Formats: sequence, C-alpha cells, structure tokens
Amino acid sequence: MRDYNFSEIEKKWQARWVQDKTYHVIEDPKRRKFYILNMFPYPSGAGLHVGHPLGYIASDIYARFKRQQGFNVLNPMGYDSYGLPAEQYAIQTGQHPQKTTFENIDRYRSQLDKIGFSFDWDREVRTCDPDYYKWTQWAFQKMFNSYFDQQLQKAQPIEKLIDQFKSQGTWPSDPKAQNDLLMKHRIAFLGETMVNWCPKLGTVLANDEVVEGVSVRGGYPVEQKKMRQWCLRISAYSQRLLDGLDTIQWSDSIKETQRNWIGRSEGTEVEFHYLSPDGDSDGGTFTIFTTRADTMFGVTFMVLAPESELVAKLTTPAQKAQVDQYLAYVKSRTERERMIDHTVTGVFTGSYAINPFTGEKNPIWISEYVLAGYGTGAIMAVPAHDSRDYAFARHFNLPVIPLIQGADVSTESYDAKEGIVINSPAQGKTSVMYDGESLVLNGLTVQQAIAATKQFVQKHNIGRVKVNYRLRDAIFSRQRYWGEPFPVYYKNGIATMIPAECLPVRLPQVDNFLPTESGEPPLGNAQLWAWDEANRQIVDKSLIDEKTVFPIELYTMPGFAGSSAYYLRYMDPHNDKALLSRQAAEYWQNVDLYVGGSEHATGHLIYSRFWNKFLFDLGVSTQDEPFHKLINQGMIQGRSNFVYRIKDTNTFVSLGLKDQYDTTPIHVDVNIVRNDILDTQAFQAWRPEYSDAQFILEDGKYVCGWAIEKMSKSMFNVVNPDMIVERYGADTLRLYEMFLGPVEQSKPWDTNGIDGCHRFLRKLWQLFWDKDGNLQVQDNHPTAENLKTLHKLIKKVTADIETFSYNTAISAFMVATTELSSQQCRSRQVLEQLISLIAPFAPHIAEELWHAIGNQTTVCDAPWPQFDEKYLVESSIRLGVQFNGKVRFDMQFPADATPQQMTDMALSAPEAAKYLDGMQIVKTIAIPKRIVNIVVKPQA
RNA sequence: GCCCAGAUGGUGGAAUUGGUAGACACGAGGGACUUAAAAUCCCUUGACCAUUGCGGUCGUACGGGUUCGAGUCCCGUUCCGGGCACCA
Repeated sequence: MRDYNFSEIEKKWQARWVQDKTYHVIEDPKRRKFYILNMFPYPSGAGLHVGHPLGYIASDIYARFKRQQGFNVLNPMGYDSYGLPAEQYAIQTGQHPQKTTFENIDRYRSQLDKIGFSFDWDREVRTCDPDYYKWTQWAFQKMFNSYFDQQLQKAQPIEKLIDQFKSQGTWPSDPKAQNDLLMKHRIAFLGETMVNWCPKLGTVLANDEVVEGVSVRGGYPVEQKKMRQWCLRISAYSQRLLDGLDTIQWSDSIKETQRNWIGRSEGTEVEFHYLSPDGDSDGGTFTIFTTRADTMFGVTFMVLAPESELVAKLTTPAQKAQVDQYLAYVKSRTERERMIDHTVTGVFTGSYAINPFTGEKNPIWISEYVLAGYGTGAIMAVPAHDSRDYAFARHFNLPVIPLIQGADVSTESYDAKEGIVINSPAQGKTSVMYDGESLVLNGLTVQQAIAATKQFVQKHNIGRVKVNYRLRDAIFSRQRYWGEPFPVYYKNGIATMIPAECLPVRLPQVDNFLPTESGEPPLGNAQLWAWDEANRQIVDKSLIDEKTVFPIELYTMPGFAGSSAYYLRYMDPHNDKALLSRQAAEYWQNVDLYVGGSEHATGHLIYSRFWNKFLFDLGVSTQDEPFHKLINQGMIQGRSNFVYRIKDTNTFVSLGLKDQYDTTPIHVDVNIVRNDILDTQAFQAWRPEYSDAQFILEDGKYVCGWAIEKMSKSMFNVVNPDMIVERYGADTLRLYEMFLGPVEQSKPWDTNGIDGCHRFLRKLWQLFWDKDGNLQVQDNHPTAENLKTLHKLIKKVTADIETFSYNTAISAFMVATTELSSQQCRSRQVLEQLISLIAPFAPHIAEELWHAIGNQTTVCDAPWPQFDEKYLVESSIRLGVQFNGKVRFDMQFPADATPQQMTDMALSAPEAAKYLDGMQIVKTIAIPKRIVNIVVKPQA
C-alpha cells in the first residue's frame, strides 16, 4: 500500500508549475479564447480565511475545464490595493500605507499559492502601481474631454460640442464662461453638489457607500453638504445601463437590483403658471414631473422641495418669516433623521399655481418629503391617489378629490393604478379649452387616461413626455491620501489637465496622512505638489506663482476608480503605450465568466459597466458590456463554538448538562474543537486563565454549543485555509469548499464534513496501487461495466461543471470511484480518463497520478473526455396516456388493471413496437394507475 | 410598504425540470480488526406500524387547486434571507 502523501505531492507540483510556467497564457489566434475573472481582492491585514477562496476555487475549476476542452483560457489575478483600511492603519501607526499594503499582498499571495490555482501571475495588476493607475488617470482625462451625445447615445469629443455652440452662436468669449458651460456637459466634471459628507472619515462618500444614513465602512454618521467635487456623469448612461442588462447572463436578483438603482420612470412634465406674489397677475411658470398624468383633476395643492430654487421666488413677504423658520428646521436635520422620521412637516409659501386643466388656484407648499434631486424638485399633489400627498393633506387639512370609481379615500389614499376615471372634470365643471379642445377623462381606465393626457399635453404645449432616472452622477473625489491622484492642476481657478504624455502623476510623499490644519485634504501636506506648466514637471509648491506654476488637485480618486477597468488591463498588462493594444482587445473581447460577491451590485458592477461603455464609445473596449456571465458566490459564514462556564467558577459544563447549572456561554476557538467535541487539553493551553479549568463531561466528552455568525477574529471562528491545507491538503480543501453546497449560496463553514472528501481522495489514490505499493494499471480492454461507470461520470461531470453544480459532480466522483473499485478496474484507458475528469477539482493528485501512469505532459492539457451514449446501454421509455403535453402514444388501461396486466398490455400494443424493436427489456415498473416505465437496452 | 429569491431527515444538501423523494457526505447507533487507541472495513439510519420473511401507512413550511401522477405548476397563508425605500 502506497500512502497518499498529499503534502509532498502538492509541494512538488506547485513548484513544477511555477518552473514550467504552466499557467502562462499568450494570445493565440488559432485557439478560441475564454476569459475568466474573479473580483480582485482588497488585501486586508487579516489575511485570507476559508471564505475568500470559494469563488477562486469555483472559477479555477471552470478555467481548468475550459483549458482541457481546448480553449485558450485567461485566468488572471491582482489586487485592489488602494483603500481606507491601509490609510487608517497608517494614521494610527505612522507606517506608510504602501508598506502595509505590500506586506498584506505578500501574505495573500503565499496563502493563494498553497491552493493550487491556475492564475497567470505574469499578468498581475495592482491598482496602486503607477504603471497601472496611469491608465486610470488617462481614462479620467478622456472623460473630462468628452460629453454624452443624447442623439447618438454615446460619448463624443468635447470639441464637437464646442463646434456646435459656435455654429449656434452660443459659444461665450469669456474663458471662465466657456469653462462653466463645458462643465455642464463633460462626462468627468466639477460639480457643486450635495454630497454625503462623513465628518468622522473626513471625506465624501458615494451613494452606495452609505446605508441608512451611516457609512458602510465604520458606520459613522453621514450628513448632506454642498461641496465642489469631481463627478462622473454616469446618469447620462442610464438608458444604456438599463438596456444592457437584457444582453448579459446575470442573476435576476442582481439585474433587478440594478434596475431599481437606475430607477427608470416614465412620466409627464407639466407646466404650471403661478400667480405673482403681489396679486393676481401671471408670475411665470414652473414644471412638475408626474407618473400619474391621469390625476390632473385631483390636484389640490403643489409642493416644492425645501432646496428648490423656486422657494425664494414663490415665497410671499407675509409668509417669509415662517418659510425661513421651516428651512432652518430642515437644514438642522441630518440625513439619518430624515430617513427614519417621516412625520409630516411643511409650510405654505403664500403663492398659488393655476391648474392648466381645471383653471383653479392651488396653494403652493414646501415640504421635505419632496426631494430636490429628483424630477424637477416640485410636484403636483393628488392626495386621493398618493399616500404621501394624502398624509400631508390630512395633516394640513387640505381637500381630497377622489378620481377613481369606487375608491374609498376616507381613511387612506387609493394608490393602485387601476380602475375607471371619474371627476375629470368633476360634474358641473368644465375643462380648460386649448385651441377648441378640452381634456375629458371620465370613463377611461387609468392607463388610457395617462395616455390621453400625455397626448393632450404634448399637442397643446402644456408639457412633454419625460423619462426620469433615479441614478445619480457618481461623486468621484475623496479627501484621502491613499488613492489615485488627479492629473489636474488649477490655472486661475480653472481645472486644467496635465498633458497626457506626462502621466502618470505619481502620488506624492507626505509626512502626515491627516488633513492639514487649514482643513485641506492630506495631499495638502505634500511639499512637491505644484505643476510647472512650461517645463512640464511637478515642482515644489513654494514656487507657485499662478503664472507658470500652479497648484495641483488635492483630492484623490475613490476606490472604484481603479477597479472599474482592471479587467481590460489584464489583457495587456505591461503595455506602456496604451491601456491595452488593439490586438489584445480584439482577441480577448470581454470577460466570459465573472465571479464575485453580490454585495457589489450597486457599486463596482455599475461603475464598471459605465466605465466600459465609455471606453467602448472611445473604441478602446470592443464590447458594450464588460462581463458576459456573472456568478455570485455566496458568503461563507462562521460557525462559532461555545463552552459553558458555571458562574463564578472555572468549571465548564458540557452542552447537554448545562441547563442544570447557571452558566455563561463563552466563545471558544473553533480550531481546538473537532466535531463539536472540545480538546480539553488544548483548551487549558489556549489561555492562561483556563490553565486550571475543570470540566463536567458527558460520556467522557465535552460537547460544545454552536451558532452561525459572521466569520471574525473576535468570535474565534475564523478558519484559516493554510491550516486546512496543512492538515488535509489543498485538493481536499478545494473539493470540500465545493462540496459544501451550491457556489451561489451563502452557507456556514463547518470543518466537520471535510473527512468525507479526504477519504474520497484516498480511495481514488488506492485505486492505482496494489498492496505492495506497485502501480496496478494494465493495458487490457475495459469491461462494459467499467465503461458504463466512466461514461455516466463523463456525462454528469461535464453537465455539472457547465451549470456550476460542483457539489453534485463531486458526489458523482465518489460513486464512480466506489464502483470502479468494486469492479476491480485496472484499465489504463478508463483510469486515464478518470484522472482527466478530476483534474480541474483536484489538480495536484491528478498530476501525480497522470505522471505515475506514464504521461509526460501536464494534466492541465489532458483532453476532456468525450461522452459516448452507446456505453449507457439502458434507456427508459414510458408507455401510457398523454403526459406532460407530449404524447408517446395514447393508451387506455382499465381502471382496475393490475400493474402486471398494464405492463403486458403496454408491451403488446402495436405503438410500442418502435420503442421495443431491437431492445431487450431490463425491467418494467408499473406506477399505480396508468403509467408503465419500461427500461430497455439494446440486444447484445 | 414595494421588488427579488427561498423553505426537503439530527446536519450540509440531491432529485434527469411533472414520473419510484431523501443521491452523496457528515453526524449517530451496531459490528469486525486491535492488548488499547487512532486509522480502516461492514451493517442500520425520514417517521410510525409490522417485524417469522414479505410488507403497510404517513411524509418535501401550512391550506386549497390542476393532473393518471406535484418537492416541482397555479391560488392563498406563514416564516427566513437579500435589495429598494418620502423617487411623485
């Protein structure tokens, strides 16, 4: 018997793969490409736990499978290495973030290397590497110099827009005015916007970085603040981002989340005239947005957002004091308060608007329930059919006019968009005439009424059909140190691009990572941070004269800047002339399979799609969508163990007996617990205070309690992959992580079941050796039984890999190995194909066995076995009445027929002949009532 | 509140997509080997009844429905998870 010495085998082959550059990939026009990508990790100080490699293993299996099928597979890895944790660690310890980041990367790398991935490390990228972020800066400058053409629905050079302005005669002569005008169109632009300001972190945050009014990272309160920031006009791409979802294979839930985030809403903009504050004359118009154009006759008041520019215009002198008081109140409220507390507040402006359909005067109010950032910041209120308007109307005692037949609005609004319209116009009243026409909606359904109103509004120029999107422009600057610097300097206050030939603009050294005393971002501490325009170089900032030497931007880019186009860089990572060559772009196209967590649904996965669409418009990317198929691996939760200490003692009682005592549960390190049985000696050695611990056992064992919690150091439930590799081997780890359940499902880590996978690998190993440790593989013909087992396996495993059902594929391996073992299979032909099949899952043992049976090449290139139906001799046919909409053939059985009688009848039926011709009946199963399954196989 | 996904043994999970529910693995129980332990191997393992052999009844969160046949399809209910949330 030869031992399965996994440790030796794995070290040997990992070294050989590095030496032979087995996983190095180059463009090869003769072979079809397949691009597999994992979301690259942020290298945190805690290192990898067993949850991290889950997605990497899943994609590695697929990569190896595709390679064996003959594809030229790109499977790269890198690091998202700019980010807040390294910076905060730097602030605490004074260590440069680059140092800690690089240390963390090294640690990650050594952990990853032990698991046997087929990454091409020659293509590694790091977002904090100047050779990499040069192209992030380059893309930013391209965005600055582009605008989004609504007609063409794509980005165009800004020069084209300038020409348009010139030909229209609207191009201003003043450079400042030119700048202001272009800023309204550039895709990367400086905007004076309301931002999520986090005082504790000292930076602004993007919408996806804020949840329920606090920062995702750290959980600190976030407030709204108006600031000048770099922004990306991602909202311009709303429709394309929405349409693109229909062309890609992502899960419905992620697509739905993105659709929600984009928030397309089709509606109508309607112009309302308002009366001038001094009297009854026409004061002008303002526009509202509504999705309920059918409810024009139910408007009883108007509401403005407190931040709306109309507020100042429409407030009457008499109401000014009250309005100011209300605005002060609104300003005092934090984002969080506004989000949680929905009490009705508001104030009357004193002005009135004229309803364009009824001609009636509606009071104009101000309330914080109307948002400045959506639509026009002003609404028409229809309390009968909108619950928010309803609450407002009831609170301030405003009228409610129902517009739908049968709707009872005495206690709540009727919000459903269905029913027959009434009161439009109300009985005895008339609708305002436009060119001899007036709008009458009575008797129509809601949907018909919306369509009719839209048409009327357009025809008579009262408003227009409008599509609104909830998606906001991305705020693109951060007041941090550890990020990409902007390649921008300020010349007389105007943002100017540092010439592209001078990129990258390298992150300067600072001696302090905190904001400056004057409140500037950390880059304000950099001494060498000014742009000498004439000499085209970075110089000391004391030389700033605003004539030839100018200050450089102090903001840095956010985390998503570097992660938005990294998949393109992997295609051509060392190119210093371009982000990537045309040739590489055309060969690798886009990512065929992307694997990563669903928590990036509204962050990275939207930003990347936007960024790629922009690069596609430029002709840099060849595909409109970056990631064709997306698999979201589930999170691995921790499984914590507990011991129960009897109060005020150092005695611990086993789980089954704990109710007899007054105990406190204490987290215990899961690494000293096996199958929920505590290693009591290891426990005593774990911490000094437990060295004299006493135990009350049950059946001689100490049984621990358990709970599913987040994997974290403080709960002592972190399982380190290195430990598993050491104890069971990388192949067992790979197999077990996949065996745990479907890749896409979140599940707790539980080391308990791992023995099963390890036992399987040993059984597989033993298939090849006899008692004396000699190879027992022979070149004789396989038996029909052997071939049947093999081809059943080929069929199952191939189908399972394609659908990422790795857990069932592994089950199939277990069954097949048991079968081959009991069949005494020695056939080289069968065993060789078995190795090929297992190679993606357990590459080390496969490589060892592959060479042991006499192969010289790497198992990574072993051809994927071809399934042949003819070896699966049994097939099943069913005879009976119509089922599942398909007719095999119709046959009536008497209600009281016994299964035997039904079987006989079915077999003797003339229609059965074509199924039975040349077949031998293996068995018949009569399912009660009318169905007979007949298993047949071809006659020998 | 709205949208999405789900609920199967003691546990993780299978089920050819409407055709013998519980594959595979863990755990548990029993046995073999062993001075002993570990490792390994064999048997049992959804529940209940019958066990002298066969076997029988009930079972996929709950209540209905469609069907010869439902874990799977339809309607309603409960519960858990995820997303959005004053978006007019």
